[in-house]
Amino acid sequence: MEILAKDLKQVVVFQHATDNDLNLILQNSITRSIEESGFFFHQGDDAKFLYILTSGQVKLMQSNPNGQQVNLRTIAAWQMFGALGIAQSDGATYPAAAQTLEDSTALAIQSTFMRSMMETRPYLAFDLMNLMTAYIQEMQARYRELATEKVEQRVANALIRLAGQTGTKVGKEAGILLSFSRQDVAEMTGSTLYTVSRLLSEWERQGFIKTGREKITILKPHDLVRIADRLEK
Amino acid sequence: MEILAKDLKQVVVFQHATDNDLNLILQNSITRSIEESGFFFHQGDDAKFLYILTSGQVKLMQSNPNGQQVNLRTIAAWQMFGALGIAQSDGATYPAAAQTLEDSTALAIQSTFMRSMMETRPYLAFDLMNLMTAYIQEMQARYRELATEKVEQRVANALIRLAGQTGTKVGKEAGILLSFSRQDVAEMTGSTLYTVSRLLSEWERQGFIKTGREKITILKPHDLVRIADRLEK
DNA sequence: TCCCGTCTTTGCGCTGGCGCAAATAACTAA
DNA sequence: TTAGTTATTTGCGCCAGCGCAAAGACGGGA
Repeated sequence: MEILAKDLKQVVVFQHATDNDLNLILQNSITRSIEESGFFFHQGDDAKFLYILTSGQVKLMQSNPNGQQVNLRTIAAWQMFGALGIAQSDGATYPAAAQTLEDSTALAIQSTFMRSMMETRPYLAFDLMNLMTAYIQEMQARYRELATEKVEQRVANALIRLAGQTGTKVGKEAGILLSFSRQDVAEMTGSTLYTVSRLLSEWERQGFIKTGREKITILKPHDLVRIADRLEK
Repeated sequence: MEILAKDLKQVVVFQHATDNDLNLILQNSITRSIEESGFFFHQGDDAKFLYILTSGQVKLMQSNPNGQQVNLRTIAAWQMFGALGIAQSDGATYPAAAQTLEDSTALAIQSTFMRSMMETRPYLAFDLMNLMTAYIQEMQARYRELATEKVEQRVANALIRLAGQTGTKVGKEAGILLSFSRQDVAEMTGSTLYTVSRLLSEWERQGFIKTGREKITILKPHDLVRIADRLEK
């Protein structure tokens, strides 16, 4: 599928870019398709490219030396990822890995090219800074959540966040469908497969979600919000 | 105390700025002194200024609705803080509060002025992006730490990090002195006052730190690293 | 010097959440 | 349809870390 300048307009970082800019970017980029469970890049690779996801879904994750991993973020179509290497002129490496959750395609843009574009186009630099700022704020909020809240609240929050970012409406049942395994949710919330399973089962018993294999359907978002916001005890 | 352009040279974000730039910045800023335990700004305030700490020590912290708080970062002299509002042209608010740990003075620079400087000086924008990138990476690493590591390892890591950022060498004892209460350390590691106290007492018994009221002296950094890196069990 | 507020230590009991193990359940390919 | 693979559920035991309470230790101010 050919990607056009007008498609790139929906990328937040490119919202102020001119058509000319976007065409230049397209000329200096290639598309890469990765099948489900493959990697666009691994943690520690040289950050030679930044990516715009054009289809599919990707998770950014970080592993510790033991191999335990945490999910930092999931990327939906037309979001940028792998951009942290731009500011450095040399030798930056990706601080996280990007693994596909389904067959995915992305536009790969040379980091050095993007950097040179931003040198003469301040609005591009500001838009990228805005993205970084938003990301910092999200990480701070999640850090606080992990430090101060119980697993139950963290899982409820994660589902709410996912519903906003990647959920799809299910027509007849008026629910929001999420495609994540118990393990995925555990990695997002700093918990375990078992605890997440027990929580989801309990919530299904209470009737405000429906669960399936690698599927969670939110039936009553309001009840989740109530759990997420519940004060201690 | 008069602040000169050459003083600002040690600010990482200003490392490529010209003397002329630095003087312009000085002309568009004021100094603010805040006594111990006071605030440069609170979470949610309009982000009208960004700050360069010139003396003292400041912590950035975030509170949840219950009032529990987490320490995101401590700021030492000549570090920039409160800069997240720059990229947005309007209505940004500080996502965290900045409270002094001792009597402190900072240079307050108008966010809008700094933004206009960066529009014509790409190197400034890149240096700020570098700072944001470093901060994102630190937050990601700490998030992973919180999600996957035990309290013991997180506290050891926090002490190591603090030693690098704010520690002062103690001559005769060849130790690194940190000035933080048990509560401070607990808020940095997502733990509690009690657990931190028990850990520090144990480590003192083993002889690789020395503790006092709001003081921790690291005698054998290597032993802390060993604890921080220890694999499970 | 003494007082008072703040910080720290430590005993004690409790429990949220972990993680093994084993049984299902749900998909996939042939 | 069947076999093989992967995801999920749930019983069970366990323990790291929480948090109260009470007793010290420290340090600044008058």
